[in-house]
Amino acid sequence: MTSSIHPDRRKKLDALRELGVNPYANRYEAPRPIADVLREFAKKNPQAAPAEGDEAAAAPAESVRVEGVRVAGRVMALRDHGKSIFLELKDRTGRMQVYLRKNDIGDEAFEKLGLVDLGDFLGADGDVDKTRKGEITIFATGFTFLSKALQPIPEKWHGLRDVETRYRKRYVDLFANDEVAEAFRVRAMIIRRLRRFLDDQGFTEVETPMMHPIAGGAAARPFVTHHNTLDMQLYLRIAPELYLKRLLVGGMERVYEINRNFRNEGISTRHNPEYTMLEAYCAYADYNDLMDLVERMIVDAAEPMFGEEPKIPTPDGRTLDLSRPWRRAKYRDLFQEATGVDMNDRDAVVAYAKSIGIDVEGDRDFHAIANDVFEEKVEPDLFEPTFVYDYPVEISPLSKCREDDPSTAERFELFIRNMEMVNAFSELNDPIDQEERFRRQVDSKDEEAPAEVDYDYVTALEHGMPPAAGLGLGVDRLAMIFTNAQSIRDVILFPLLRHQASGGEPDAGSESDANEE
RNA sequence: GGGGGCAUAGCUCAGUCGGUAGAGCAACUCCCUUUUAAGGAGUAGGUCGAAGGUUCGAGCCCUUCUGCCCUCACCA
Repeated sequence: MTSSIHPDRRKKLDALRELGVNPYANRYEAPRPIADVLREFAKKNPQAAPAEGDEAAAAPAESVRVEGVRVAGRVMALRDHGKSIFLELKDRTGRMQVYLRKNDIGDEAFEKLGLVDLGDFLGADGDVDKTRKGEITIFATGFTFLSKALQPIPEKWHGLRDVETRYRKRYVDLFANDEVAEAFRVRAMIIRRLRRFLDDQGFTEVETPMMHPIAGGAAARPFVTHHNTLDMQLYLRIAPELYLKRLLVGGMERVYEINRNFRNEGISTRHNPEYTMLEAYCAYADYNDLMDLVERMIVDAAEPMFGEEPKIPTPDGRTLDLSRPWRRAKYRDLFQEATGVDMNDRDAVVAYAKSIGIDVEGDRDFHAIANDVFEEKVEPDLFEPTFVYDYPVEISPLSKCREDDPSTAERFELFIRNMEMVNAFSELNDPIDQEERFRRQVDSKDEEAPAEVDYDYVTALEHGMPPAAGLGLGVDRLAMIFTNAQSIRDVILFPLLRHQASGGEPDAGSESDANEE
């Protein structure tokens, strides 16, 4: 499927040039947002507004015109009536009908109008009024070619459905399917609200390195890259954690960062190799404080769309209730509740795990087995927002233990719609303990463990880090919740797909096998 | 990586029992000065994802490959 320019469109392009029209205008003075224009007209004609579909009541003769309006946008529909044409313009704020009559715009302009295709960008000037059928319309006195489209637009009724094409040609998806653009506006709104909330709490937004000499702060396989001048191997970060905590040492007591993490792992409806994480750290707070903060922050983000007691539809037709307060349950209690087994009764847990088909053979770590059971039996029920807290320390290598119980980490995870949304804990600030844990990680030779100990980070802790709690929130997943998305790809503009050699560009013909492993 | 599914015109989709390719929209020509999934008359458009195989004959059956979707595994 090579991209070929439609010959008819190409001909029209040349025809425009011959008529002295620049098909790709350099500048277009101050078009108004369509939504503004529609709003102004509605304001001036309040009684006409509810007359939907009622031709008699519309009383078009009575309406008050909005005069001298200019709009611009992409032509999404075109109805040719011989000596007059209706077309629909779409801009970022909405769609609006434009009516162009030969009598109004003149013979010469009307001839040029015949060279308009669906998908072109056009500007139009005129007065706004209602048509006989009651549609608010610009009765154009003139129009301007702004940009010629050489590719056809998708089918007007069904839009662009093919999932692969939607992701590969997101630019088409965005203008063809209104709800797509809307989802990304929602995403932007969420991020704006998160920022505002944290700013109001006295947090400072920072930017820390995306390229790390040591891939630390989480357990994940990193992407590897190389800096030529320094001749240095670097990793795209898997988490900003260790840098943000360095800032706590430096006295920045409340910091956050919203930015990309990169993890060289599987792709799924909930995973993209690069994804957006909010990490926030707060000195003199513990994990309980962060539960409060997270709850308020997410409900605050939901407020503009869903109000203060948010009820959000989900893809499977249920309703998610985000009204505060959210359920808080101990890991151990949820385990017991779902399985009838005490998590600390090792034999019983292993027997139970075996009974539900979990691998318990060989030298598998007990806590890994127990966590498999948890994921299998508890997580599928974590639909309503739930803070799961007090995790076993063995599966929480970065958190501080409870003072009264060294086997339990001061850590929680927030689940919403069965997705892990937040991971948070009271941060370890004991440099000696930290160094030991790093050593053990490195010695484990685990593929997801860093290759070397981050001594600079240990040294930072030796300078003294205040007690603090930190959280990581998956921003894409939160956007999924708010936009009722089934896949993370629906909230990421350009999700990672396999590269396709074909397409518009002639390939350089590189059968490249020259990549090093 | 394992399992399941999908791939037909620019777009959205049909395609019967294996008998040689269809519709709507878009496009093109013409008519139409208040339509709105405008309408009317006509025209053109296909290496059925790719490569092999079975068969007298393959969009359809088989094999391999490519891409995407779902799912499992790991992660947030």
